Formats: sequence, structure tokens, C-alpha cells
Amino acid sequence: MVENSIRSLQARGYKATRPRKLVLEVLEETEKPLSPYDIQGILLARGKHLNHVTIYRILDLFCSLNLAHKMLSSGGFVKCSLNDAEGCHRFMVCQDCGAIQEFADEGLCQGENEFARNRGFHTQYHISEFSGLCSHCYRKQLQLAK
Amino acid sequence: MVENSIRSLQARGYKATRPRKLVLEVLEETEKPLSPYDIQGILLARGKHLNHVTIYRILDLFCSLNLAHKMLSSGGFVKCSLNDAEGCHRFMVCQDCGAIQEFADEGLCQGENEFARNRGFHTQYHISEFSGLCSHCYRKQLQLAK
DNA sequence: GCGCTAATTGCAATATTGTTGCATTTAATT
DNA sequence: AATTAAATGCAACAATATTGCAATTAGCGC
Repeated sequence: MVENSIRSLQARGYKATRPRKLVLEVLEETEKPLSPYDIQGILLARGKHLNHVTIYRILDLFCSLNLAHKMLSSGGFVKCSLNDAEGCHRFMVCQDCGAIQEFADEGLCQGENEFARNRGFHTQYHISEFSGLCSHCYRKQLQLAK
Repeated sequence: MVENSIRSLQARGYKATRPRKLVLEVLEETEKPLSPYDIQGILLARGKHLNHVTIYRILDLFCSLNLAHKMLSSGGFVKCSLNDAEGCHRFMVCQDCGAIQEFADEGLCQGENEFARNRGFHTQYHISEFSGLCSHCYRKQLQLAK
């Protein structure tokens, strides 16, 4: 919820400003990755104007605080649904509806890190994004094929 | 080698033009991801001018033919060192020297796909990029720490 | 080698995305 | 309500990416 993120901001000494609340709301209610200009457009359609520079800076801050995440495959931003503690994060993006799902998995992480270590590589972080069909869109596609 | 890529182009009905050869040469000799404008700059320094639009189009083509790969973490392009057949590809980028290494691993792929499938997700492709230190730069860092 | 033709490139113009410095505004505190 | 550091907005600009069209070129047959 937006309230949690706001508390998280304030707890770390950042102000709960109007622009930050607006960006949080948009990220909260949208399950697809959004670019800074997407967010600006959505807000503008509601009569709320934010400068794009402000949105860039807010998204930078959110990412640094793990309130948002930048998808590398698309460059779009999504809200983080898991907290830091739950191991390494993993995102699945549906090619059809664009929805993203976030997961944590310790075992898979270990396998990947081991793979790298066996090749003499010392991993700092690992990007793992799945692109495909979510269960809903997969079933929809099966229906259409009939 | 550049010759192999050129043959691969011609075998698929694409012309072996001067711009394509030049871009291949640069990708071949550079082990770091390069942006289209990086490539343009490198060539310009050698007195060879290519329009950036041309470079964009060439890189698009190369990626579609698996002669090059676009790193999602940086947006830069690298040549493909492995061919299609060898399972799903995996890249490690050294944060220090920027060098990239490409690997294929069937077992790890299966683990990842299974992870997704268990969550109702039907994976089309999977992005996996490691960021950290290559063995060389890791050893260098250990030396410095002493 | 010469001409032919489709493929490819270059160019110009434009669109999109991202960044910087500085003046103005605002949230939080007293 | 006044204070002040933090945050935003604005203007200008830089970097990256795309499109349509005219000019060039690689590969082909002769």
C-alpha cells in the first residue's frame, strides 16, 4: 500500500511530498512497467502536472530505497512487492498483458551464483527476467487455438 | 572471426557491405559492450564515417541473426561468441574492466524454466546477466587490499 | 568489365529520452 | 507563524532513437 511506502520514506528521513505520493499511487495501481513519461502522462490525464525531471528523480530515489524496481528488459519501472530480506528477486513479464510478477528464490540464486563462481566470476548482482505468458494469458491463448 | 559472420550474412541472402564489415570488425576486436554511437566514434577515429542510422539498422540485423547480442544491463552490443544451438546463453560483465563472457548451460536453464513453470508462467525467453568481477580483476583487487 | 536491380546506405528532419544548474516552493520542525 | 533544509519546477541542453526519401552499391547475368 501507498501508506507503507510513505512511512518507509519518512522513517528514512525523506519527505512525503505531493509528487512522491502521486507517483506511488500510479505505481501501486498499475501492474505493468511504466516509463517516467508514462507516469507523467497518466497523471496529466487526471489533471495533475509533474515535471518529468521530478519523476526521474523520484524514481531514482524509490529504486535506491527498494520501493521500485527498474525492469532491464523494457526500462520501465514497477513497484517492489517484496522486501529486501527475502533473497534475490526475480521478475516475470507477460508478453501479452504486460503484467509482471515478482518472486524470491534462494535455491535458484545459489545455483546461479555457483555457476558463475565455477567460471572464476565473482558475482555482485544478477539480473534475471523471464519473458513469456502468465497463466491467465496462456489459457486464453489455448482457448483461441481451438 | 569476421569472415564467418560475413559468410553467415551472405548465406542468408544479405549483402556483405562495407558498413557491415566495419561494424563486424569493431565488435570483433572489442570485448566490451558498445553502443551504436560508441561504434560510430571508434570508426570515426580511424577516418571511417558511418551514419548512426546505418549502425542502428546493422545492429538490429545482427541481433536478429544472432551475430550480435544486446546487453540489457547497459544497452551495449557485443558479438555473439556461441552459436544458437548451444542452449540458452548467459552473460557475465566485469564491473571493473567491462569485459564480457558468454556461456551456455543447459542444466541451469532447466532449473530456471522449472522455477517459472511451477508458478504457472510459460517462459519464451530468459534474460540472465551477471555483474561482478572477472577472475583477473578480482585477483587485482585482492592485491590492492594488501 | 558493364549495366541492371533490389538492397542498402546517407541525409535531413524529427521524436523521444535523459541530464544539469539554478530559482522557487514546500514539508517538517520549533 | 517563522525557519530551513529538502524537494520541485523550469529552461536549456545533451544524448539516443526513428522515419521517409533520395542516392549509392553489392551481387547478378551478360
